[in-house]
Amino acid sequence: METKQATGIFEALSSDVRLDLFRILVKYAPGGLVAGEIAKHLSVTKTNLSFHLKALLHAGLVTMEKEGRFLRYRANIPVMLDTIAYLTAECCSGHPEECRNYRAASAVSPEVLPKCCSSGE
Amino acid sequence: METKQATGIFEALSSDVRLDLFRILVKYAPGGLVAGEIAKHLSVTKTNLSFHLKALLHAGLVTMEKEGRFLRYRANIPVMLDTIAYLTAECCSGHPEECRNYRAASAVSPEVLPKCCSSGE
DNA sequence: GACATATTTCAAAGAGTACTGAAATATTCA
DNA sequence: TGAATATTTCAGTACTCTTTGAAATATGTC
Repeated sequence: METKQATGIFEALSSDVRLDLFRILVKYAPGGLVAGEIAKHLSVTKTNLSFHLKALLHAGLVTMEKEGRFLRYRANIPVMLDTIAYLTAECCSGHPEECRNYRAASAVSPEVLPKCCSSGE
Repeated sequence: METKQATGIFEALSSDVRLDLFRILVKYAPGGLVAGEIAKHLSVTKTNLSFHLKALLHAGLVTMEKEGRFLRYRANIPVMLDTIAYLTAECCSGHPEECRNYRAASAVSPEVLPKCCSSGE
């Protein structure tokens, strides 16, 4: 992954509307939701929803598919995973034991966390 | 983690300068680097570096510690991990097999990716 | 074909972000 | 104390993002 793509993705996730939006689509992966269904989960105008969906689409974080007169949106999970890998690349380079400690200390279940030390673990 | 904190973090990572900066500090975790050492890795003015470090600090992504006349900066790895967990929460809710497929299809080694389905894996 | 529905595009105002050089602050060393 | 070094703060300009209502586009239904 290139820096340009990664910054575009993080910028897309820097709006509360878009972050909520994306997390809903992550939850409803892989089936996705049509725009109207998404609107029911959020309180934004249709104009604004459309604006933010377009931004996520442009960043590559979601995909769109025509479905009759509806438009179905899906979270692009592979892109999400690649971005996480990019962010955590070479974490604690040369200090794998520190990485283990960090993961163990996290408030979140270690199962959902990346093995951020790419070195032989 | 709350939405407000997460959007602040993603916004901090949405600048190419700050993303490069943070990834360098991730690599040099847990020891960190002083500002001058960081400057050697990047080509930005000292003013601009200071500006972006402050933004990362404000977002909670890095910590700062005085060290004589130097200032040492460190990546806040636990916050990074919590943010990843927040982003991937409830991924493919109810479809764990899809999550496995996504991880397997990623261009990146599965070892560095989160187990994004929190459900019993 | 005419109408209802789903969703997007347009235009405009207000708010926030990025970059730079010069000056300020803080610490060390002689 | 005075000079040198490390880093930040300040002020100004240019640029980008967010939000909204009204109008446009596309599809399905009678």
